[in-house]
Amino acid sequence: MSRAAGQEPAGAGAQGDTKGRRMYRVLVVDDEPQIVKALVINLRARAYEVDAAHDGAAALRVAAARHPDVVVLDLGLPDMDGVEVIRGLRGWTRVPIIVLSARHASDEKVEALDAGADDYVTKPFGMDELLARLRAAVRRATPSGSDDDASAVETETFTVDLAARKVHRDGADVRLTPTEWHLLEVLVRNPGRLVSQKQLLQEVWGPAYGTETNYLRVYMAQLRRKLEADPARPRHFITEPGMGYRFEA
Amino acid sequence: MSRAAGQEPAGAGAQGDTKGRRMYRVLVVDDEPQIVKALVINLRARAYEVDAAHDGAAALRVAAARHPDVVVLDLGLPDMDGVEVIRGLRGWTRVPIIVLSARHASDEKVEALDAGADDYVTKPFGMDELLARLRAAVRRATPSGSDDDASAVETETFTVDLAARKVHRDGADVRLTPTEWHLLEVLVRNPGRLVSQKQLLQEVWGPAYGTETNYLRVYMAQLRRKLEADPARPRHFITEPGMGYRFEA
DNA sequence: GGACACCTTGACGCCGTCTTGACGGCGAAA
DNA sequence: TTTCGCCGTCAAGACGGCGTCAAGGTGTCC
Repeated sequence: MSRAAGQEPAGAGAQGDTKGRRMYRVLVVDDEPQIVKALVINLRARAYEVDAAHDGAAALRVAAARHPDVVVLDLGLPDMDGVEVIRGLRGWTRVPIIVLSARHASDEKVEALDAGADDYVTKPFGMDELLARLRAAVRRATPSGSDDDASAVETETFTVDLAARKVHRDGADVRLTPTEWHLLEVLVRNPGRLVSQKQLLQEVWGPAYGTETNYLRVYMAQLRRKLEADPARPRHFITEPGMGYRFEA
Repeated sequence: MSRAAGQEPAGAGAQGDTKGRRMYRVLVVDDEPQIVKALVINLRARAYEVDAAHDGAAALRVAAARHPDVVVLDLGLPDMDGVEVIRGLRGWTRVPIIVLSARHASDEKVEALDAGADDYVTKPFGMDELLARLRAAVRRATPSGSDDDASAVETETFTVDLAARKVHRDGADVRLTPTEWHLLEVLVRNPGRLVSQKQLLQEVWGPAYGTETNYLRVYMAQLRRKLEADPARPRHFITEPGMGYRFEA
């Protein structure tokens, strides 16, 4: 289990031009190499970051580690039913899922869509159409404008810029590790709301986690040490014993 | 207490109450009467509210007046280009738009999707598939749970925010323990209704419990002490001797 | 190859929460 | 009126969660 969710290239947003629009990350799941190759080439050419998985287990693993913005999923996988992959993803994320399938049968489509898929494209498909559907999926998943409006969260002691992935405090930038960032992001995106321990664990560490509350204790302590004026008496990262944590502006 | 088998209605609504969600409203836009008719019949049969428009101008007018939850839009309209209808809608709303079209051409699909459509279905279409795509569109357009609107329950002395898991009283937040929260939640989700002791015990403490009414006495006292203006003379957490408890707003 | 940053894991003390029992008040039935 | 059942109240003890610290392991960059 020594999987490091932390290998995320924080550089994607750490520096530079992220103000306009960050790169979107696509997870392509298909067992046919030529399809994967074609998709990867086309997506990379359009400035998407692309991860690939060739079976369902890998798909779930990669999704947990990389948190893609959209998933393109072939239903015919060697190790498990594609619908099961959909359910596995939907257990912890609302990431848009576009299903690819050679099956034209109506009930197949209905099953996949009702399991949580967002769109269903039958093979053979036109690349232009798939890309358009992908754009549509990404577009509607992006809250309102780009992140730019909701991106700045301020408190008395620090400010969080979600778009630029920066935390400012006392006139200087605060350095956060990838895991600390992820945790902070989930909390800050739910201001005032209680976020359950399970939800935090699954969002940050992946769907396989849900009971390792010691992780939360360690990382909440780190966040408080770096961001709270008095870490022993937190004003912004509130513990709700037995339930979860809450960010208060 | 076994005589209190009358908890049936409360049992049915315990969790599912807020789920007994409102009807979704669909706007069907098509100039072919038989298509409209087929859609209306099928949608009404599935408990959707349906409005219909037979041209683009009417579509925009009805959408503005009725605020549908999803739009099914035929691209071939007599008075204006369907893509213009999409743009007209997207100028002020993000309502999901499912395009119907007889055109299979890829660039048509791309144009419609990039104009803001959420999905594109070619005629002839299977009704089951269309309904599944419609469910998918409505599902992802619904923020998280429909809790967010029904989540605020107010009384004279305090307010309960179920989504944020917060209780407000006299301008300050009230701290509740997990058990207190759970109990409060079950009661508040059944406003005005009697909730049997057995049901409360099983919801909060688990299905193995059903007779430990002393737990209820202790925790109801805690809740009243924290939330009632006069804990000795409760106005919102009413005891029904021998049967259960009732929350009154 | 070595230094470094980061994630994981375990131990420990403290404090809040849950459980449990006892007691008294109140109302209904005998 | 007496008795019984049910409810509200209180307090004490057990229990588990939380914060904290530090060591071990792994990957990465120079």
